[in-house]
Amino acid sequence: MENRTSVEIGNDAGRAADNVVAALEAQIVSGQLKNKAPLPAERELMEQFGTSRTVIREAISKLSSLGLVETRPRFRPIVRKPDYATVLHACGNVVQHLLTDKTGIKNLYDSRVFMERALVRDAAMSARKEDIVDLKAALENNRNAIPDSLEFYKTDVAFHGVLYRIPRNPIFPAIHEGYTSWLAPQWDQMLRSPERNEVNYIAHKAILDAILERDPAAAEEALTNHLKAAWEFVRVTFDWGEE
Amino acid sequence: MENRTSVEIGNDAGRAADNVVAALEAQIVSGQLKNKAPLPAERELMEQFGTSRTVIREAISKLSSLGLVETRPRFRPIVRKPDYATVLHACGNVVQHLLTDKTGIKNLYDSRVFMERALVRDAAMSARKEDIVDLKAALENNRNAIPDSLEFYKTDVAFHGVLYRIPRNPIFPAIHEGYTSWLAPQWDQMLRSPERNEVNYIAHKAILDAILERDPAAAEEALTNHLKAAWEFVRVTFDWGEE
DNA sequence: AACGCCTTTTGGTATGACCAAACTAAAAGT
DNA sequence: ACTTTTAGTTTGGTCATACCAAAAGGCGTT
Repeated sequence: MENRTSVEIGNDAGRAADNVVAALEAQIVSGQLKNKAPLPAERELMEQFGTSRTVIREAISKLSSLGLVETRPRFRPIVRKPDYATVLHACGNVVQHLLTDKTGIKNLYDSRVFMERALVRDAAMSARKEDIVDLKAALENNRNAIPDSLEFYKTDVAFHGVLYRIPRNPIFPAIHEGYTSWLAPQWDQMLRSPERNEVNYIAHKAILDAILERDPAAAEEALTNHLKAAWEFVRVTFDWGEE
Repeated sequence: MENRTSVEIGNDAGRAADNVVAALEAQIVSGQLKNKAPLPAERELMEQFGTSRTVIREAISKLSSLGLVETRPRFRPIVRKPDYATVLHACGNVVQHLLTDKTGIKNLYDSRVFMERALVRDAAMSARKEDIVDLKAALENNRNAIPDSLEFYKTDVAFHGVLYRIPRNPIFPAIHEGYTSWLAPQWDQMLRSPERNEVNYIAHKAILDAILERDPAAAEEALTNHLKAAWEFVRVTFDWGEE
């Protein structure tokens, strides 16, 4: 009952799982396997593809690391059509290994500063009316949350998030999610206080004011000051070495 | 009551394998398993960890998707200490699924334009003498390669690569590698010609001139024109719809 | 030292089995 | 009639074993 003739071109010792991966991949993107639906049972797949469960499991593992299915320990894999957040999430597992020392964190933080400098400049030059509305609303939420550090953290992230949405490129919000999930958790919450919140609120306000003035240079400078100050505060608090 | 909210998507379902992964992970980062060295044989690992080969193989598969080892079909996995290129490499497999339609490609291309606009601006403002030397050399290579489209492609990539190195953040060159490996292969080579090469060389020269003039706005504009024109050429050539 | 030959090692795959958790549906209780 | 219990059935996670072909290593010849 074994159809071993399914040898594709170049029967190179390539993994049989790759064929299964490719097939399921096609079924997922074509919608034949619907999003959010569970994958067929392993024993069914092994019959469907004429291979052993070993291969099926390896294929599912690959699909999982590709972000095409979502696996939980004892549950059926769930089909998931990939999006930009998926990519960043997949990166996260690897990124973690690069943040073990201060250098790694600094590099990532610097890249964020670089990114957001460009973002605020872009915002100052080409933010639409809706964007301005969103920014003002985010800033207002920011101000109201000053007494509550946890809430302020959320509004802080949200304010920056608006900046990432202004270019209307879905990649950018995903990057933002990456930064906040990789960079912040280590210290961002613990060293907040109403006083710090006030400082950050003022910084945000300065950024928004510059955007309203349509002044890219001022916006960039305000953003830079904001993030540099935040880094400096973290650096001193944790007694990291000099720059 | 255990909190099983870890909805890791790049994660595999095997919990026993996770222990092995964690252990090997630690051995890799601690240098106990040296970089570029082969992993112990599977049968040895299964004795070392007291588990079945199933679990060991699953762990290796996961390490592979984490970028901590490099696997070739019939060969011993090679230990690879993670770096920024590793992250991008891990992303690549997922990214591929987002580039199936024009929208996905456009989003990625736009993000590249956004990134490089910021890069040339940064270069114009803070390029060092060495950077200028590198840029001039890259441009010269560019010019010499105009008759040879394949060679020109390499020098083209190299020229942009210099821009990514100027901020001296190792994340940026990795991003550049991502862009070139994900974005270009689909069309970049095939629609080159000495005439196009000439055009691109001139565009590069304009960028460098603006950088030499320490004029961020001019540099940004030159870069934007360069990349927008390249996109437009691709768009028309492939008869993609309007913007 | 380079090449070809032979033995061992090792990764890829197939089977079959077992367990515990998840699922399902019938049975019991309200 | 509806919720809760419960018993039976799937199904994922793991183990053990076996076989094959390709890689690795040893060895003698050139």
